[in-house]
Amino acid sequence: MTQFTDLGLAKPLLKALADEGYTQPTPIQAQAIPGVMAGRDLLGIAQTGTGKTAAFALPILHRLAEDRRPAPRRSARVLVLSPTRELATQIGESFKAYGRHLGISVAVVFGGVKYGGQMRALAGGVDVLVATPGRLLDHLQEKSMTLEGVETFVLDEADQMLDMGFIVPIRRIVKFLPKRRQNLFFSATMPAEIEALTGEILNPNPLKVSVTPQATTVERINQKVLFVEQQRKRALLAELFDDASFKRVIVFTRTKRGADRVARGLEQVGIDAAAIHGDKSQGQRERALAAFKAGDVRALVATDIAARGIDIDAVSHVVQFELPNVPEAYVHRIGRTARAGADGSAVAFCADDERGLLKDIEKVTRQRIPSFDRRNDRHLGAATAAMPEPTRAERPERTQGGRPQGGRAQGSRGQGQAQPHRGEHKPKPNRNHSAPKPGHRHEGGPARAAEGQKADGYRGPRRRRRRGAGGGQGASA
DNA sequence: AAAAAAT
Repeated sequence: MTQFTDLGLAKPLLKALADEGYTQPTPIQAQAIPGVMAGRDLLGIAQTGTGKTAAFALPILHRLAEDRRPAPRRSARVLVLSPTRELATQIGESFKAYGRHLGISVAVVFGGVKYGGQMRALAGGVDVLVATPGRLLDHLQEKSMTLEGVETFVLDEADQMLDMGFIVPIRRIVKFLPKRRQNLFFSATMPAEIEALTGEILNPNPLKVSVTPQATTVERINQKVLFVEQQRKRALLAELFDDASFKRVIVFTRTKRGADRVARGLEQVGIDAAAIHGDKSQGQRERALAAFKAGDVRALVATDIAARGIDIDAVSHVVQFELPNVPEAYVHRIGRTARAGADGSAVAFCADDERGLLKDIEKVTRQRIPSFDRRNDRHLGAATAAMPEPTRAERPERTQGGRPQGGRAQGSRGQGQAQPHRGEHKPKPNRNHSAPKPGHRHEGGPARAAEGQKADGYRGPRRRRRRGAGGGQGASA
């Protein structure tokens, strides 16, 4: 087996690796390090969890160590672009850890924080700059930073950048880079747009490295699916936490509001939890992550902001409170556990209307996930059973077929109750009951009011309606 | 359809 000591890395790097207890490179590291050290471009098809960050950080640091020169003012010798602030922070920390005996300088630049500190950090130049695209472009356009003198450019998680609409900003950033440079390009998948981008960014004939972590990481994760009614998910989640092995748990929700709600729900039953999502301030995001890492809270409730890349030690369980709309996200989410050789478990909740998503996930991952039916558990959500019959005024409008959606006993949603469930699942059309029908006269009256009074205590829409316009990606829809 | 990222 290849050892780090066989790769010809500079002594101070080997020392830092030994400090951390690393002796053997992962496959992507063994394949990528020699070529990148020699100055070649790299196209890496790899997800996080493969040791990707070290695969580029180590050879880059080696090159910096071999060729000492002052970093250009207001600029950097190495630029790394990352899709999220958390991942950028983490990459910066890796460079600092591996480069600790080299005396190299690292700066991280992203939005949500003041400009002054970032400008001061860059004033005299840094060796390594890690940035998210938006704020970096801002600095470039304001000329408070330049990219002249960048020797190596790293684009991490390119496919996630695409999903987040960063392709245009990236093209703009690349225009600020010197023509002659080394490029390292990483993506978990290769959709056509990303393929095209590789052609624009990379020099001809790059070293290609492809590693699929599924076989190695995902295999060690103990996965299961629990079928449960949507309105009893919170009770089931609380029950899971009765098990002391649920020490350090990431709970994924589909929406930002959902993350807040689930975190509050856990707090209500005495389980310390913190929520993290893109609507939280940068300070809140950092505090939540720090509290979770320190073990001050057992649960980190997160949107897919934390699905990729985030590397937290000893996450015992990943719970998917809702299944993701994009099947690939399932794999990213569960990959937050069982890291660095540890064990880990992944539990996914699946409500009746999520069966289709589960099918997609099983197709994409080419696996059958063991499932358990936790619907109609008597001890769960007792309050729900005690729900009063809806009063006359709250009764839903009679629908065409004359069936006023039966099965009132369990919760008021009426989703999928129409058919008695048998052992196996038949795909059912599951039409959208609440869609307003043309020709209905009443202005969102009784039926809607009833919708607002949910078993979980959710009272009506508390979302402030924001005016759509503004910035963002609205135009495309 | 939602989330992330620049304000």
